[in-house]
Amino acid sequence: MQIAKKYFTEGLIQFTILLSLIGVRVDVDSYLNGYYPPLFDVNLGPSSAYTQTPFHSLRDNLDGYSVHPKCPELDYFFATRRLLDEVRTLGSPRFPTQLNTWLVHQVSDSDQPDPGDSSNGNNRIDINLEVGSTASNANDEGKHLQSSSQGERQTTQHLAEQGPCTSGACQLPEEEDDGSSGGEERVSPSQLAHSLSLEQEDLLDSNTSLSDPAAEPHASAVNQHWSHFLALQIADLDDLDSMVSEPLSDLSDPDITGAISQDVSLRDAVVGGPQAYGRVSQRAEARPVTRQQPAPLLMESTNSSHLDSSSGMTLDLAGPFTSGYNVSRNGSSHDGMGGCLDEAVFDQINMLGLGGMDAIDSHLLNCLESINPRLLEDLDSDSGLSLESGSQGPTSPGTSVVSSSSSSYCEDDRGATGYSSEVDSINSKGIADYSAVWSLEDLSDGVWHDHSYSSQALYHQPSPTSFPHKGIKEEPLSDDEDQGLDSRESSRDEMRARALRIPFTALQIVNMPVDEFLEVLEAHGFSGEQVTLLRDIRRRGKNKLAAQNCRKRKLDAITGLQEEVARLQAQRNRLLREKQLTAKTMGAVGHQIKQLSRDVLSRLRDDSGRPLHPERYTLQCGANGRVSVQPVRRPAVSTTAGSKTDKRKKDKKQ
DNA sequence: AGGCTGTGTCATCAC
DNA sequence: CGGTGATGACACAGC
Repeated sequence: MQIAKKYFTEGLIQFTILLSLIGVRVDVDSYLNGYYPPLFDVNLGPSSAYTQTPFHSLRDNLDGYSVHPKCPELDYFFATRRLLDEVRTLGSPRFPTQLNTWLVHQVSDSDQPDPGDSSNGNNRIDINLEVGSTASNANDEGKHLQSSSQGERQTTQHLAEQGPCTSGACQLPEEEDDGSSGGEERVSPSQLAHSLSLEQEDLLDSNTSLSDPAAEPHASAVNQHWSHFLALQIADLDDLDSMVSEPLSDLSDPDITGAISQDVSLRDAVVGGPQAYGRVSQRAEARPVTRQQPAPLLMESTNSSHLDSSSGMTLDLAGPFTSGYNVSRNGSSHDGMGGCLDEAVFDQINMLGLGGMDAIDSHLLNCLESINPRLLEDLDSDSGLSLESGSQGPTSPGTSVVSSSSSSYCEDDRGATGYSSEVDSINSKGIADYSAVWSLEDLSDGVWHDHSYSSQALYHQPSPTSFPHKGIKEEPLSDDEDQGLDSRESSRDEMRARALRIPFTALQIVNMPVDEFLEVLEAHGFSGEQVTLLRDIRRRGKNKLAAQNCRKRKLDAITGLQEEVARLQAQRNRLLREKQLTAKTMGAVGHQIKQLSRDVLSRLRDDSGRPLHPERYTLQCGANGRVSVQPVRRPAVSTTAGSKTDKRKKDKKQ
């Protein structure tokens, strides 16, 4: 059993090294003490491997999130904000630990603790300790980061020392004692986190089974070994502190502090900077860097370590971090500084419990992208219905734009698919009786197949040059389906209008503002039937657009609800797993305490020198930490007595 | 032939 | 009070 314990301990050390390398805190002190299995890390909350998965999966995505092509409504935006706040208020309950993070890697004895020369040091053992970090709430982000930044720093530095993991590339670091450099296998962070979480569970199971009292002597030996081991490496730890603090002190740029306290920066990044996510990998080339002055830190903090290195964003964006202290980028040790902040940011983000940030981010980013000022300048807010509407802007098909008016959608690609091609059908039929009014430009409108009522240019500026979106609008018209449907559907009102010799297209009737429409009704001296038809055409056209908008909103709402359901289900599963692990932990701890109590009581003697019977005495731990031996109150006797007294009381009452 | 989906239209309500 | 947007309900066409 002791041999098994030894092998298990060694395996645990190696496993913990891996966990430390990816920033997962593992408590080994309790395990090494021999009585408490290393199960507390499962309750570290969002910082555990479980909650790293969502964010890493975000980084796995090139776009940084699963793009939802439709723009959500503003209330959904606020709903996501509310959900985010709720998640934040959940906090991250923790058990107090003494050794939250430790890292071991060998550095050559001959090497000096030079941070810049860590690339060739592989024989010394450095320990990183995070003592007393018992932050129990995500609101203590700043303090916790301050206390844990060293651990993150060293972890990231070590990541940087792994060579291929420069700038925090998302690769599983190879084991130190392995020595084989050929085993570099790209593992996605989400998979890694998931596998590690599973390994944690397995570890818990195995450790629970191995917590045999017979192995306690060996555990105490291991404890001594580790105590000696840690004591020997305190000096190295101090070196590490100085080594890290120097570059950090050089980073006097206020942006650094802003990046460290990224609890707010994250929000800003989400709300104010859609480029701060993975999308920057695609947009960075198109957007000038000068537009993103505050962005680099955010971008670096969210992308640098785990973005695909092919994007090249890491090196560019880590400038503010690395420029201050990075002497040699090839050394990679200083790159770990940017990476360490990066990892800290990741840790903070994960502590926020942003498991559902993918959905939130996608909607927020869609919203923000839609509120792009340039687009707002191009697009009118009136659902593309009014004459002021310039909704033919070169927006991609399927793009929804949040408008400033009550009608929050502007569909330039599918709006009112009935009338434009009607003109085409007119042309084919050779009906051009109103050539004076239905000019060639009007006919050309049909050629462009503008499926939108919102094309004000059709009405105001019939010149072909006034349709910059002509090419874009061609695409939806290439659909034979729509064309046929449009021709049939639109011909109804158009033919009625022609029959009544109304010199306007339905498109014009619908798009002209109400004042102008009233002027037209008055100026042309239409008959009652014509006026009725004009009003009907206008009403039906607008209602058609409204119906399309309404349906699209409905689809958006359904999609958003489905995403929220999926997110909540994932959250529920995660919480259930954590609950199970917590119960398992509590059971193991209770078992250990019981064994410990028996062991202690068996060694104690009463006044007459006889050993205390474990069944008759128990250990009570007071609030001041003092442990006292108290006799066990016999529940059976007390209950029977209590039942008797209760009966007596009842009898007295009766 | 029947179900599903997309679209247009009408009626109604609210602003 | 009229115009307009939003939306449920219905009809119809296409698959």
